[in-house]
Amino acid sequence: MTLSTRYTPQEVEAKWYQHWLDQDYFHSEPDERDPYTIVIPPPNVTGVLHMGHMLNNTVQDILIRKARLQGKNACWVPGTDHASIATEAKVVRMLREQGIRKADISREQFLEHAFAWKEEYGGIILQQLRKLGASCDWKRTRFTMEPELSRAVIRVFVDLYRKGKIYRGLRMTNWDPEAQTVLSNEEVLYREENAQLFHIRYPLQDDPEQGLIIATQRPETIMADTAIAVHPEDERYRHLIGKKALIPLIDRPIPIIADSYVDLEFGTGALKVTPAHDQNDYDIGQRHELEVIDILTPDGRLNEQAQILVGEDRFEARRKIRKLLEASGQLVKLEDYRTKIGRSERTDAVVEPRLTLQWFMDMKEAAATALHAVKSGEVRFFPEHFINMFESWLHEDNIRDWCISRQLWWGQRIPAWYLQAEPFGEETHIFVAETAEEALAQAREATGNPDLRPDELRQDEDVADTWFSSWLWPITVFDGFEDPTELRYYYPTQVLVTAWDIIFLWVARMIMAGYEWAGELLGEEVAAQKGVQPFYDVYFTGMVRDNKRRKMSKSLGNSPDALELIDIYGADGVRFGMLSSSAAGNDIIFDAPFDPETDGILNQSKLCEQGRNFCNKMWNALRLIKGWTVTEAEPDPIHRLAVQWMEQRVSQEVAALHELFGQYRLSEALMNLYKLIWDDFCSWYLEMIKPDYGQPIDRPTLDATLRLFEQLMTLLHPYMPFVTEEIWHQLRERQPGDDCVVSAWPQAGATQDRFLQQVELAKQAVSNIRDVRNKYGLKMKEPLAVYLQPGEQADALLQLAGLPAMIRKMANLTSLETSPAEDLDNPISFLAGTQKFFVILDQAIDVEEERQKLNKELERYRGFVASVEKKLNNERFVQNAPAPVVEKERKKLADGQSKIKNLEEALAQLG
RNA sequence: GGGCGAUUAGCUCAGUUGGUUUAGAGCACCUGCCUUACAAGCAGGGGGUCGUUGGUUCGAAUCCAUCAUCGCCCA
Repeated sequence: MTLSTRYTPQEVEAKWYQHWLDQDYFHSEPDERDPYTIVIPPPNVTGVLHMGHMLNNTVQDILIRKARLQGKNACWVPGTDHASIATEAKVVRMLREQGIRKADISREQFLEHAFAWKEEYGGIILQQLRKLGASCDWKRTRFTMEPELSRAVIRVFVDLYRKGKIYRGLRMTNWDPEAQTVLSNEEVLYREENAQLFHIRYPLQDDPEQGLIIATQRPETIMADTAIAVHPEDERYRHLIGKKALIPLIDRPIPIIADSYVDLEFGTGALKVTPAHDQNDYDIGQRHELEVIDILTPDGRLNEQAQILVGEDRFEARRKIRKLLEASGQLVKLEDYRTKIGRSERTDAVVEPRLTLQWFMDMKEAAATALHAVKSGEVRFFPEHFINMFESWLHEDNIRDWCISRQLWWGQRIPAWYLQAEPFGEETHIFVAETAEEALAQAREATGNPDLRPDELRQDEDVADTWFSSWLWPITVFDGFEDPTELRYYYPTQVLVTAWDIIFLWVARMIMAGYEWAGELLGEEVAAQKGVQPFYDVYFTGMVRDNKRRKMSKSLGNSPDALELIDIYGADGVRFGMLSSSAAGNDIIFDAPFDPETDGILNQSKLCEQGRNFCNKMWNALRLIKGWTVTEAEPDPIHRLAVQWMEQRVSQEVAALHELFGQYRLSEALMNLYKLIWDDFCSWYLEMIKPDYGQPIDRPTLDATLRLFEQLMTLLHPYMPFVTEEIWHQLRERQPGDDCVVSAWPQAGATQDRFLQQVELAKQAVSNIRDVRNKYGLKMKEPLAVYLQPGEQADALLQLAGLPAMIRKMANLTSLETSPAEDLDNPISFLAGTQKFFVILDQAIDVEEERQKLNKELERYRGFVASVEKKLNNERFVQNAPAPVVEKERKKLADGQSKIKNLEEALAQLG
């Protein structure tokens, strides 16, 4: 059979992915093996695959595939979250295009549309993950709005309410007047924008000739002012404290108060206090028991409280009030300035700080628990330094209660009921229950009215924050609240792989949920044995950035098309590219270039190309081996040596990989494998055993080679699953079920350090001889004679079976013997380790160049020896440094001195 | 303004808890090769004193401090 000289991923990848699915390799059921569980960070159901997903999911796939190869019961649970705001916005837009307004349909009708949308368009990203090779257990795919997961949300809400950990309260929240919902802090984007500072004069009530000037960016809110604050030590205003000023235009008197919050430097040093429309002002208002006057409607217009400009939009009102203030002579100055304005991530509307009735979770206790989990090591962070950020977030001085309600329909409706008789915002009774029936029973009891009808209750209109679903993810994907059987097997999950920007939004909250509920769900015995933390380790991936260090995002258009990259380089190539430069936690500067003409990002990557080339390299190694014919002859000594060496190299790397994976140094582990396969296996091992053209190879060596190749494919499989599976099958005829994806991870065998060193030295000698050839323009085809300086080391090398023959073969030598330099005619010398070699050339050598080369090296070693001597002559070093370190320095000195001696001799010989 | 992180070869990054021959990869670059596995390749080579300035130490890219630049988080 013939194989193409190029590896073609496009043909191979789809085939093997389907094969793995057909064999059901990714599906896990509890059994007697150790579990290795990962739950996917659920992408938005509206999401499409981007670079961040590729990195994140490749890392998870590497970990899960390796665990599978090591015989663990590997289970990677995929799924999506319902992303209430993003999805609702999409559905609203879709309906609008169909001529349907959300306001015109019922909640139930809207949800029908939303679910229909989700069925048709949602979860594309899960299909795309298959292209990447993700070995998720697709039969376990979950969605945060499924009935089971929704029931869990309701259940924990009720549970927390009963425990007194959630409450309803009036708070300053980020209000999106366009979407008419509260936003979390994370959903507000702050950017510098141009604004104007209005300097407005407030006359004193007693003496209108006097007054004070405040500076504000929001003149339309002056009607909501309830005080003017100045710094208690501000000499300019001290005499006014306690007096009253009149709000311009409406002439309502407000007190002048002292508060050290006021910044003496900013504006005029006098601050208008508007508790209803600013967080800091609200805080000041609380301290001074000020009235709260809200002058805005939910959609951002002025209401009756404003007294003037009622019904006007807030920005229109700003324009109009400017005219009014100018007319009344109270606008003193208008100055341009830059300030940070918060806008809604979804609608881009300017966010309005607004007091609203929301549901909150008290975070004090939960935060302390989560912090302890991480500081005690029950949850380990990789890299460790993220503990610092985690701590600063969760510290009791910084932690804020979690606003868990959202004014949306797409999500789990808050299970709280109120009496119809009590108007919105003035409820005195709240009934929190898992069902309407229970709520009714509570209401009947509370009101003492057994005839209370269901329609006399109304349920809270809001839904729970999406994170209030996803914080339960490690439990709910196993239906832990319904039947903890599977939870007891799979929980705690092994490792969470996520980007660090949701360390608080998600990671911290999952830990809180784990400690809140896992204990009782698992039962005492299991909990004590395995722990209640949702995961033992957290691996933080970096952000994927463009070459200008900007985070890659859809809105910036600076992200290459993930699927396009897979088409061009193959999934294996892209996986290699993503991983080869991504240490945990460090951001990745992805190397895709920008088109200088259009400024658009190109779907190109040198790193992915390297991955593709690597596939091709292995493919051609396969072609070489498959082209060999077999003889039953005894193996050549070179072959025995080569096999022994390669086996030990693999053993070394298996041990190294174990260490590296233990510390999640995935990128480094990949580079080790790359070098093991490309350099050691292809460039050295295969060249050592390669028969002359047309000649056969002995069976033991071929068998060993196939075995080694197989082991290498297993080791690389987690990183590059497709090409390794393909080669696995090309290497031998396979029985059904004999697939690389489920092969056995190699065990590290014994290694002999001295033997490995000797081969290393021989390889160095070969490289040096090749260098000499290069310098003197000698073709590889012209054989050379090479001699070793006599000595114990030389004898040992020459006596090692197969080693001299290997050097002769790899460097194309006529002979390799010992000889003193004096007996040789015109030798060129070099050092490999501390062993001196001589190359005999037929042509005259360039004495001057040789001398320069030797002198340069001599200089280097003299400097080296001097620095080591300095160390050893320092008594304090010899006394203080640990013995092995001192010993090592002595060895370095001896080696250096012997090298100097060799070099001096060689120089003397040149004459 | 407070905090976190980064700063190592032209580029992208390692450097395992201060002591593997005065720093390693990969890419790019230079030289020579279409040597019947592979030009998506082969053989070889040059290149950095580890952002700045101080300090701790027998010894620092590695610890501390300062400054600078960049990125992010919070206010």
